Amino acid sequence: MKRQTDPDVRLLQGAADPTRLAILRQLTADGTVCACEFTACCEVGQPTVSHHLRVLRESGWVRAERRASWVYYSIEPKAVARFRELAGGLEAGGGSPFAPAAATAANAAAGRRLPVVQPA
Amino acid sequence: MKRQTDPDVRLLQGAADPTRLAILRQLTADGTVCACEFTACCEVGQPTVSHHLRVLRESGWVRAERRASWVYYSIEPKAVARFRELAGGLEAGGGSPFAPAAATAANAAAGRRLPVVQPA
DNA sequence: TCTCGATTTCGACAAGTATCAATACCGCAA
DNA sequence: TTGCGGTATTGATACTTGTCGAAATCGAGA
Repeated sequence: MKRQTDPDVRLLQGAADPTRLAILRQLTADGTVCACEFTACCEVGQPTVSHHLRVLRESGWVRAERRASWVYYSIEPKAVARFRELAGGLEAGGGSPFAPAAATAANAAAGRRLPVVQPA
Repeated sequence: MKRQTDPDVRLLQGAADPTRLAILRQLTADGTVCACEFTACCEVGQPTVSHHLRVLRESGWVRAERRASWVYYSIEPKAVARFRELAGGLEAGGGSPFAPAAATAANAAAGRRLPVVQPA
C-alpha cells in the first residue's frame, strides 16, 4: 500500500468502513451530533470512535465544533459535493450513458485492435 | 478489522484504492478494456492488476468477459447505480434521513426502484 | 485552585491488504 | 499433441489499519 495522496482516494477510504459509514449515516440523519452519541450506535469503544472521527476529519468528511465539554460533528458539504461528482463522473455502460462509438474510437486511438465486446 | 458484510462498505472499499480507482477511471473512459491495458497504466505488476481486478469483481464493480486469450473488463452498471444512491443519500446540512445499509442493498438487489428518502 | 466529565492521544497488538516472484491455468494455433 | 501468449493463483513479505486499555488533555464549575 503506497501512501494515498489522491484526495478522491482519501475521501473514498474515509467512507469505506462500517463504523465510519454508520457515523456518516447518523450525521446525515440528525445533522449535528455530539461525539458521545456515536459510542452508543457503533458498538465500539469510545477511543475507537474518536479515531474514526479523526479519520473522517482528515479525509474532509466532517467538521468538529466544541461546545462546552462536548464536541459536535456535522458533515462537510464540500465532501458530499465531491462525492457526488465522483458518482456522476462514473458513467457506466449497460443501460445508457456510455457511448459505444466513443469507446471504440478511444480504443482504436489507443493503438490496439480491441474488438469491443458489448456487454449484454 | 472485522469482515465487511455491508455491500455498501464493500463497494466503497472496492473503489478506495489508487490502483483500482485508476482502473475504474479507465473503464469509464474507454468502456471496455483488455486486462493487459491496465498493466501499462497503473505502474504495477501483472499479478497485482489481476488481484485488483478480482477485488473489483467481487465487490461488484466490474464484469469480466473472455475473448480468446484476452479478458475484457467493463463497469457493472448496478454498482454505479448503487454508488449514486449513496451519493444522493448523503445530504449535507442534516435533517435528511437516508436509507440504511439493508435498504440500500435491497434496492440495489432489486435493481429497479429508487431508494433513499430525498429531503425536500 | 482543584475536581469531574468528555474527548483525544499514546502504545501495543491483531488482522487485513498491496505487492512481487514464481507458478499454474486457459485458449488458440501449429 | 505440443508450444505459446495472456491471465489467474499461490506463497511470502512489508505495510496499513481497526481496536482496546491506559494516560493525557481540555473546559466547566465548585
